Amino acid sequence: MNQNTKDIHSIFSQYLSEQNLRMTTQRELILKTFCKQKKHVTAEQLYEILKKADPTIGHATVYRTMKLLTEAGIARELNFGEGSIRYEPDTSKEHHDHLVCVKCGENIEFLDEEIENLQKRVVSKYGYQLVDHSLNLYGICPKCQKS
Amino acid sequence: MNQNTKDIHSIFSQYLSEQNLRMTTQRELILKTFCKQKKHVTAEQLYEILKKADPTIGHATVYRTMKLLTEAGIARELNFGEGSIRYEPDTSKEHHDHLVCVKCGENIEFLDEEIENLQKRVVSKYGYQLVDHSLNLYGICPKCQKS
DNA sequence: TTTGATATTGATAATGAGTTTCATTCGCTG
DNA sequence: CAGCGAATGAAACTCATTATCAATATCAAA
Repeated sequence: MNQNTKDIHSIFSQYLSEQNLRMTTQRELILKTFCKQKKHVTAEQLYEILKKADPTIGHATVYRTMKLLTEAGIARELNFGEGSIRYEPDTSKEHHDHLVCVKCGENIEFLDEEIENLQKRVVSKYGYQLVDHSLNLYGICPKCQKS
Repeated sequence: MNQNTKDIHSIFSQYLSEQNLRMTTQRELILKTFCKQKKHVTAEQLYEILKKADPTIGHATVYRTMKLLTEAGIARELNFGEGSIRYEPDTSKEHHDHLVCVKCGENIEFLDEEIENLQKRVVSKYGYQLVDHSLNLYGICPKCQKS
């Protein structure tokens, strides 16, 4: 458990106590395991991984906890139109968008300030108050183009 | 049935015969009813509307037909992360993105050439070949801001 | 440290969107 | 109008996610 994980742990603890919720061994394990993942995982995938560490862990607990992590600002929900939600760590202060390969699923995160600003311009043009946005670009990665 | 609808009907007919599929009364009814809708509908919503005109129509037929209309380039799938797919007519030659009110669901279509171009720049920067993209902005509309 | 109020858990049932299966019916071509 | 394959509707089935609920775990207070 590195420094980063420790910080996140205390962020989660604090969030929970603010909401009069409790830190449990399951929530600790889920948080730790989620943070270790290199790729964006679905709740189901995470459940499969977690079962190896704790075969008694429940399906519903994973889903519930991912929801909590999202509320606590630790995880972020991604919807690539696959039918299930993926989660990424929300540790990066910087927001970013995604460029996804439709063949292999490879996934690049990018940030384009100009696009961000233009989005704000569109929103304010219509008198809206921006809450969130999602920009996903779907393409074929260089590797897949060859094959 | 206006001129526009008539055109679309023949586009669909042609698509079907190209695929060795058949035009049926159900498909005609679904197409006609879909084109009449002012808002983006889900397959389920369209099914409810269709039942009034033809109470015998089947659930699966609506889903199947919307898939066909999408393949034929007549409908376009929209995913606002609600858990179900909405469909919009793909008659507008111009592509556009969506600005959705998270309170009331009001939905504005917009097109920003600059954003489109910047997207292409991002994609080519990573050597990808652009297939599709989705940009949804979520906000609170002026009306909902007041209440 | 024990207690007690209540949050949490895991098993399981339920939901909701969408798909598959299959026997029956329909549309078209000969 | 016969026949073959496509299309339909009913119902069963996925798959992701959520709700229910009895049993259990947490934590603050005594």
